[in-house]
Amino acid sequence: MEQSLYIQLSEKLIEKIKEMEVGQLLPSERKLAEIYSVSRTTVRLALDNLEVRGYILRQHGKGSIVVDYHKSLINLSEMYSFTEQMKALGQEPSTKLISHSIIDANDKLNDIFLNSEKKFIKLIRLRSSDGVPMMYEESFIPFSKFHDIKINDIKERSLYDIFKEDFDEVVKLAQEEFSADLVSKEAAKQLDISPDSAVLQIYRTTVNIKNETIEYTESKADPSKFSYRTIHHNHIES
Amino acid sequence: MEQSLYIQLSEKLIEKIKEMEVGQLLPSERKLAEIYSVSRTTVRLALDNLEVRGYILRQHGKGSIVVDYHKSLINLSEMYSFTEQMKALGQEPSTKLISHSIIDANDKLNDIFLNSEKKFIKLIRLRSSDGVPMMYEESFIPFSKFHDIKINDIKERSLYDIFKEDFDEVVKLAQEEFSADLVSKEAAKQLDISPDSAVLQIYRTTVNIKNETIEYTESKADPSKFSYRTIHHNHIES
DNA sequence: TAGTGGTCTAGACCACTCC
DNA sequence: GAGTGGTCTAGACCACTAA
Repeated sequence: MEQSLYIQLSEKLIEKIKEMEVGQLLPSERKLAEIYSVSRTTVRLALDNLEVRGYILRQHGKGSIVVDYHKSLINLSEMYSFTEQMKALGQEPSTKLISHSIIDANDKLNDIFLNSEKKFIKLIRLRSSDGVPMMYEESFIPFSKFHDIKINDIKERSLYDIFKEDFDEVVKLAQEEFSADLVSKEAAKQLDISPDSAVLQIYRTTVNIKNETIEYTESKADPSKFSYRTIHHNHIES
Repeated sequence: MEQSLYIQLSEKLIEKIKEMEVGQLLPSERKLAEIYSVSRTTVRLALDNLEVRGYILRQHGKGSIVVDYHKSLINLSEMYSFTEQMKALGQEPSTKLISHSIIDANDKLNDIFLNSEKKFIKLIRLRSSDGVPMMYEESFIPFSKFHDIKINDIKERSLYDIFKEDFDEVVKLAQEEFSADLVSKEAAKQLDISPDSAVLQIYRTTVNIKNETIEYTESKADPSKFSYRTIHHNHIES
């Protein structure tokens, strides 16, 4: 399957950006169009992509500036995969599967999955980075779609890799909600923190390209080891 | 100052969307181009805008589907203004200015503002919605830029409105970091919560169109009253 | 197969930055 | 004034959805 030109171009440009200093300018859009033999529209699509992913900032009349947001701890729009996040930070992610079970739908899950599923696979996992426990996660995925999932794989591969490679389920978007809470007893034990600590509470719903919900996860993160960074662009009339 | 066509179009479409049911389809891109007498490119720019703002989802071969993410409690990329957020939710935001002072730069602020400022205005505010305290905020803005700010205005108007209207400083992007912590004594008192509660900790850095940092704010939010929702689109090769 | 969104082209003019 | 990104046009073909 051939990638679109602008995605190919954005990947090429990322390689180039990685060799550049923060603050440097990319060649102008017209130059890039010439260099890569594509139209300026295609160049702009590629640069749009790099901008939302936090690699560059564009400034009217000036150029496209390399920034280092993309190196930031937990990057923006790009990521909702713990595994990918940690790899990007040069750390070694690992996952311990604490338990897995098949459960019936309840009101909460019916709400999230729009009553479309009767049974779910429930996974409780501990996510660590370089051996340090960072997040305690409870995930729910529809049994009907994923009953063939290999439980042993969950320890080795990212859930999104498994979705994509084994089930051809491509993630289109994820919605996340952030809150805070005191840690639960079980999570405190697993995260190895004091039972009266605060944790960052994350609720994530993942949607495939057909707009079906394919995953719901509740995470508790140790705030001293994990925080979440995001960039908001101003899309409104200004 | 005339707005671009695609922004005007996106505003018109938002009005239309608000009268539509969730799940309905907008007219096709080609139809919209015809109806509003613009090119399809312009229509697509407008729809891109609506998509990142969470008003629609587009599906290849199908159409642009109205969704209700934009109604969600605290919306995605669009918002980093408490005032605007609350108004969008139909609630009445209010701000109590607890203290204001002028302080010297310190290591932390130098880091954030890249050593560009010597003095800062420090504002401590309590943000409420319909009279209920929700967030305790400490903000730092460069004295050199904003020394003429009218302190009384801060109670009445959003900081971003003041930036824009009185200082012609338009926000281009904001970077936010989320964490969790136990509440501080002072914040517990102001938020009227138990002193051993957990709070959602938010660190926000705001950048203008010249890529200068114009604000740094640390917020503590009562997680039972305030949570933060965001959407990640998948921009990666898929 | 008809209609939709996704990608791409070639070209134009505007608004901004910097010299 | 020269060069940059921002907006906009008219048109083409591809890939996907649904009947």
